[in-house]
Amino acid sequence: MAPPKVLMVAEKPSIALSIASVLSRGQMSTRKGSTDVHEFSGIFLGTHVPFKVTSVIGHVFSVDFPAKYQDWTATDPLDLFEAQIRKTESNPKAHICRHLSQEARGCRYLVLWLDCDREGENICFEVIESTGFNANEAWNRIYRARFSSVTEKDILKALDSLVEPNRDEALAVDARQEIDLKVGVAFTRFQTSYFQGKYGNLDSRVISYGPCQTPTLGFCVQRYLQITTFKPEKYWSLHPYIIHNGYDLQLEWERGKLFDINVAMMFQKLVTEDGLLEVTEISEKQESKSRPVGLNTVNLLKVASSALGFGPQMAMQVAERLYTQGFISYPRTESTAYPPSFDFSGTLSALAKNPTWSNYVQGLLSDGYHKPRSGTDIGDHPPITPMRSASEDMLDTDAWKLYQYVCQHFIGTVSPDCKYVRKKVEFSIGEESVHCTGNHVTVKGFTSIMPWLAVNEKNIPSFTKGQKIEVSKVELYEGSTTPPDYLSESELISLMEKNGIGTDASISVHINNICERNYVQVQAGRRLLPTTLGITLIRGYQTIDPDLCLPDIRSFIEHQITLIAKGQADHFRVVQHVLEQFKQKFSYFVKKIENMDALFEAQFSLLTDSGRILSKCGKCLRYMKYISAQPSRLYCGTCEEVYYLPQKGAIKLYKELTCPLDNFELLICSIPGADGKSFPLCPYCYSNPPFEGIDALINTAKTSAPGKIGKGAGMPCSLCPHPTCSNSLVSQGVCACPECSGTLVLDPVSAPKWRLFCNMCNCLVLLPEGAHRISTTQEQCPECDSKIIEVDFNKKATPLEDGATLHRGCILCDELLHSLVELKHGRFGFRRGNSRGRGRGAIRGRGRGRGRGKMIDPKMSFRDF
DNA sequence: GCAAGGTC
Repeated sequence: MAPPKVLMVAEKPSIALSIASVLSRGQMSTRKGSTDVHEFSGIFLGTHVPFKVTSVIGHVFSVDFPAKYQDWTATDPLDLFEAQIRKTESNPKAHICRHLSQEARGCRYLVLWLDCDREGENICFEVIESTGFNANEAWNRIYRARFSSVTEKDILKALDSLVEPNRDEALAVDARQEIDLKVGVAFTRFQTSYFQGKYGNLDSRVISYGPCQTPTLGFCVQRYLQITTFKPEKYWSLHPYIIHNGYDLQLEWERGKLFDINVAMMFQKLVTEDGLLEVTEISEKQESKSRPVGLNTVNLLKVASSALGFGPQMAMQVAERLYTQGFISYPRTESTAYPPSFDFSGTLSALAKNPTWSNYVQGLLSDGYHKPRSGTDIGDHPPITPMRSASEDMLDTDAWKLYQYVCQHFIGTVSPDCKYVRKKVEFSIGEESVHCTGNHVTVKGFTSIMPWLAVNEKNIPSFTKGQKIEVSKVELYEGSTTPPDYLSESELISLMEKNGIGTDASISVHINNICERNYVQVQAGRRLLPTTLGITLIRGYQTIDPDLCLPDIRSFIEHQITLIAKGQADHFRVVQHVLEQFKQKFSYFVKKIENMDALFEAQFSLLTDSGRILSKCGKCLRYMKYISAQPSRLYCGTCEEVYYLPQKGAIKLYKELTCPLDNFELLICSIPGADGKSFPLCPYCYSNPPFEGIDALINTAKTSAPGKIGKGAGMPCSLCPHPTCSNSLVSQGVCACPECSGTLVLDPVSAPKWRLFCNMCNCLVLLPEGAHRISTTQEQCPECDSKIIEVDFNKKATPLEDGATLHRGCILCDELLHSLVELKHGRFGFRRGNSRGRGRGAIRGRGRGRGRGKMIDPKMSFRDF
């Protein structure tokens, strides 16, 4: 009998590679798949077996609502709390599920090497489901490897002590997913529909709510409110000065600040009248500034924001790239403690080659590097460290800056602490105490490599106890308390970490979210200034239910699901209980929304008052208003209906033409620039595609501006299969796109730089320039079935003989026209004689279909199938 | 068009 096969699955390709390399001692063969599969043979449970190691790419599935809940207008958000939810593949294109099921075929055992945290435990069960291992009957064939680091020792140890996956931890994650989805989506849909349907200048496509993003915004607004409500207070302080041994020194008053000028003046009088300082105490103290612990994600993000000026999103992108290129270790970690097996001298030796810090590192290597401080080990990944040496010219500017920091930080962790002597001299004068301090650095230690953390050297003259010195001046300093500055990104990251908002991997996403939704703006120095919208939202929650924007909302959820993870509470009952509470909060919020609305009313203008008159509604035949603020849309005041438009490009009335289907006046959307194009659209059809089956087509089309709003993307006339309308695909389409399954359509207002654009992709075809008019005809080319076009050349520049201007032909088969067209965004030439060039090649023309009186798929009308 | 969590 053939030996049983073993399939092993890791959370990401890099871990699969590490595990396979260790277990096979480098003797493996690797083949491509959705993710790489490493194969080798080895010993499993005492038997010689073939191994396969592969990986997923994070979560295989994510949760969503079934299709019937997807239509915003047809669903009451309250019903979402009771809705069934379904799991769908997170990344359908990667086909991870299929990959796992294929690789599992014929395998006797499944070993789960997912990251050892709650999410990893949850992914274990996603993997089990995908592989088709029956969790009930095959339980003795499924094993969980628990490893504390990706090192040979830990991997071998894990394989030797396999356990069962922990269903409770996985269920806790299921619970979080369901709660986050239902709460987030219910509130988001409700408040978006309510406010977006009422105000015209909200400047955000969606007014989102989430248990992480909203408290994140809350922190920014809280600081903003602290600043705006700040009442400055005057204070006074004594600044005595002395001139001693050539130093002009300002001494510190023990009382610091006083808020009563009369009291301060009384002390000034006492001190001035005395006039003589007596040295009462001289002390020296050894001080130490600790070297850093290992670098984790949160600290990397904070430094990136405050010192390098990189936002968290960008910092993570750069770090990710450095990681995939092998320059640094995995950048998403909470741990600051190095694993016991960490190869410090190896890492240092590699860094010693780099001239940027080679002298310092060589010094460390020859004098003996220091053992790093212990830090904390969360058991996820080791701290972020350099993995191989890079020089400045190997990386782009940003990557180099970040890499340099990672290296400096690493070197800092194995450097000596900084040591300095703090000298304090105390004086008395008029029964008041004053002092001065100086610092003298004795060991620079890690501050040599991280100079921005250096202790400032401050010299003071020498004194002797009992010495008397004349005061040279006693200044009564008048100051004023000042408000704090706007919240810096780095402070926000600290607050999020402290309050358990987000994770190392998601903190940057939440911050990015509140920026993109236009709730905050990043100011100079990476400080976060809330926008009117952000402030109004948070103030609204504060008036209705402050819990909604407090960080406790996240800790509450975390606490509840931890009960599941520990097996102390039943998954179903916890979810029911938590959802019931949120449902009540939601109902109360809906009931009291007018309190929030009162704040919106004061800040934003009503839809009825905003926008400008643009085009006629096909239903009531009155003019509608165009609201150009995001999301751009038309508003019919009579029908009280909103029609969303493409979100890019300029919108204008199109020749007062109307749509034959619904009488709405047509608009034209123009994307500017050399690669730009213009296309007509009917505002009604755009959101309500009139022909069945067109939705799928729209979703595959990269229409120049898919207004991803309303029901899916929009349908411009260039996708409309109307058989006779002069703006439809049928009338304006010329030939098949050479690059995709779309159709090249005439841009009707592109004169004098006439062009065709593909209605599905970005392909552009430039037509003869300078023509008076170019239009499509109803004829088709007998050779290739493309639409015959008519060109009216400019008299002065006509290429035709005898100064003729009018010419009809096929852009593929007509010698003259073909020589004048140019494919702009193409990988393939538009050449004749090329096998793709004509007839039945890739650029096939229009075939059967038009005018047959039946509704046809517009793709069919231009292609022979 | 919605959340938050993995990861690319």
